[in-house]
Amino acid sequence: MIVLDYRDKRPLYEQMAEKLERLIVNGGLEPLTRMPSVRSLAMELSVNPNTVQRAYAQLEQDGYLYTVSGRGSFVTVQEEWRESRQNRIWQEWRAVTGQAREAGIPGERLMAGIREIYGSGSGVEGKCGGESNADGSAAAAAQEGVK
Amino acid sequence: MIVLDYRDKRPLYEQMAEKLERLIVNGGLEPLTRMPSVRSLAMELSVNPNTVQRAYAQLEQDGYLYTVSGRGSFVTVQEEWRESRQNRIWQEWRAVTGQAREAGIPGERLMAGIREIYGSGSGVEGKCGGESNADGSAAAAAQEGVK
DNA sequence: TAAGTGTATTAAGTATATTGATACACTTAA
DNA sequence: TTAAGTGTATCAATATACTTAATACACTTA
Repeated sequence: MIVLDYRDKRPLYEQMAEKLERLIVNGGLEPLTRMPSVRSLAMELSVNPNTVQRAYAQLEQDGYLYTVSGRGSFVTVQEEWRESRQNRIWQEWRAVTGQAREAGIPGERLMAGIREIYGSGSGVEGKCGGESNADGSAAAAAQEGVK
Repeated sequence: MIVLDYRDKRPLYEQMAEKLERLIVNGGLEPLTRMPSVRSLAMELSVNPNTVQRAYAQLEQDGYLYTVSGRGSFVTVQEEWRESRQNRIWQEWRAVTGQAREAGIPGERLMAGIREIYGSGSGVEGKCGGESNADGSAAAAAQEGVK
């Protein structure tokens, strides 16, 4: 299902959570399917069940999974985790925008920033789904002074 | 000059940096004045000079101080640290906005968010200086769903 | 009941961060 | 030149937090 990289500096559970999240977001795991049990996946990857458990807990926290005690963990339907994900980002965006205001960055500057970022390339128009990439790698594209 | 709080969980250097930053931003320390030497401030607060040094390094990194080896550390003029601060926040804002796009949050939603955040209360209009408060406490005001 | 599931608690081990001790390098004034 | 001030670099000790594992518990279903 996934494979761990022991050269990676990050903790195992974080690595697992990220790879599984990517699987789900990219459609590699159908909604409503049952995830492997914590024990079986732990066995397969030669780690402690708690480590898998922690990765699952993280995914559940982020809305990608839901759990029924004694039955298993299941993949959430897209509408759920999509909204959950949007909410997380929305909260942070509001916080940072508040800081921008306090720092004296003009609102017009931010407006222009939005037009620029949303204008370029494969924007998600309307309410159609489809992620360009799973992680937030577009963040690396931010390299311009506020002037 | 400042007083440390030993109940605070954060490390001493971080606490010092924050308090000094607040002093500078609020005008408690005139631009171009010399900061206390690392040794004297360390003596005054009963900490190791390295701890003060680290706080100063942080403030220098953020543009609030500049240092001349052998002479001392000095408070930067407002235009400098103001721009530096805006740049830091601007970079992060762009990153988060990029994530918002990838998550499928419509640009119009962000536009509305800006109008809302900038519209309320004591916004910094034009290019006149003046910070409403030193830390990013307005971030706590963000408590609304994206829906 | 038995074998599967997730969960909670606790402890061991490890990594990281923080602070302190000390020595070095630069600037200025006596 | 020297002495006393300044910031800086390096290294070690310690404390803290994190990660992982061991183990026992609780729930569901065949």
